[in-house]
Amino acid sequence: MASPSAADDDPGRGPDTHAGWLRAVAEEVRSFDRSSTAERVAELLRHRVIEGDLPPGHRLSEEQLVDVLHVSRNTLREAFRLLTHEGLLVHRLHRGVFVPELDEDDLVDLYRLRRTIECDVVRRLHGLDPVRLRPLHDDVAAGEDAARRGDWVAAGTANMRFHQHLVALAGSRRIDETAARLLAELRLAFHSVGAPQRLHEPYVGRNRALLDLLVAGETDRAAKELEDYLHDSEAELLAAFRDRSRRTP
Amino acid sequence: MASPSAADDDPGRGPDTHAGWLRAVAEEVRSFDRSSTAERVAELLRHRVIEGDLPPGHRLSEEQLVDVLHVSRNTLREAFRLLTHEGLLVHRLHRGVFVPELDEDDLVDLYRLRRTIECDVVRRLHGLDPVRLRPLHDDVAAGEDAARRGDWVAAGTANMRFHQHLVALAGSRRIDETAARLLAELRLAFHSVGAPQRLHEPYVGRNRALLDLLVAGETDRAAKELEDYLHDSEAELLAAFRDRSRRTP
DNA sequence: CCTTGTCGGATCGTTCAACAACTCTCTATC
DNA sequence: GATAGAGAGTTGTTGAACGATCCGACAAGG
Repeated sequence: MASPSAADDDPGRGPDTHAGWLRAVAEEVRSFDRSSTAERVAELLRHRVIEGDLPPGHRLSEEQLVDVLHVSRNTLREAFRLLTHEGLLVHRLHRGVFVPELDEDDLVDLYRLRRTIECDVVRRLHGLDPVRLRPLHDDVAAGEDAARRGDWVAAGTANMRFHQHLVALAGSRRIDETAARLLAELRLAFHSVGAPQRLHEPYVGRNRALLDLLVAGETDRAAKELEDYLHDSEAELLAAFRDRSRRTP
Repeated sequence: MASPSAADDDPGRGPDTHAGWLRAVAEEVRSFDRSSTAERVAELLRHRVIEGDLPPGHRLSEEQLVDVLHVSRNTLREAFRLLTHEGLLVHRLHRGVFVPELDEDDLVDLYRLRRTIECDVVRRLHGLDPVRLRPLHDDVAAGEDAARRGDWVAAGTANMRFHQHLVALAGSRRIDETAARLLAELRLAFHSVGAPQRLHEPYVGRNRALLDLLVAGETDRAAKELEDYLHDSEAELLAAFRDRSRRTP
């Protein structure tokens, strides 16, 4: 997993004789290094939100979290900013940060962008080295395994990873980041709806079918199938969402 | 002062009879509200960066900006976070924030995402109300006007607005936001290259042509044209970039 | 009874000052 | 000439403080 963050090295001055060797170490150290307190706090909260431990609408109290996490308010607020820009928290001026409550419009919007990105990525695949499908195979297998066990939360996780890896085939850092934000928000939506089996069961098999098309190099058919897939998934999610809204108005 | 002008009725449930009316007001108040100090500072810096007043690679000193802007370091840092997540600044731990220096890989990456979004938006347009093309007409006209005057910076601005409005036809908040980030970063790239005439002149006419196709409802042909358009633009930008790199190594 | 104005507690927005941690540069040393 | 280390300068983080704003409750008025 190379992270080609631009413009890091200074090939200009200095005695960079054994550069190649050091470069690798420096890279590794840096990625280890890259843990400001705020980012570690953000990582922790991100996990909580994505896993659904914090219910939608819940307010994250600064005072409370400062006590629990043993960081200063300023640092905590920086973590909040990070997550806010990932769409995992919403910030209301003078009121604090909350776990977002997505509405139907948000779901439609999320799927709109999702279709745009995922379908386009698949459509543009050609001359793909089959080795790069390896992570997708693993994810599909993980999903099937989870389904056999009846662990639909794990199936959902595998599904998310499948789609993240699918998008990664484009080899674009910015597409990956956009998709990551998107899928994280979507995960929020799944949690607010519940009913993981209903939402995930149909797509264990469809992921397999999609992957088969990719293996066969049938990118156009794969894109078409993915389009239908995502429409169906959206419809299912909206229906489940409405069911839930009816129960708890 | 509340005189409910007839128009809006919500023939549904509950006591929310003039819901639509209130909704609009709430929206307006909220957007008015949205003025924390950090965001105002961010807006100021954003303008500076986008307009190219700060050269790529320049470090924004906290101490210095605190003095100039008369805000606290914490507030300034929050503004930095905002811009960092828009891609307009990069943050290196313990070293500060810098105006990004995009390299060729970044340009390729930006255009990759750009093609994905813009072409897909156009491809999915159908049954479009011609009224919604109004902003695009204005932008094309502004571009043509700037070109006549030889003001290629203004032409570039008009071009950016054209593409932002183009993407807005999808009617998706998240697509708009993604495109905004994208175009802001691209703008950075244009500045680091210079040569605005070379980069913008050809697309004044092509924007007009593209718009004509949209007016005619020929979305497929428009998408195809846009695809070529963006490929050409990318190639031109890369070539200009290499020319410049050769001059200043 | 419902609306409107007022008050106090709680929380957020922002500032400030201080110290710790880190990077960069320059110098002394081998 | 390369290396190690000291010092200066900058960022990272903390904790406390004060004003601004939100929220719920309660009283005054129609």
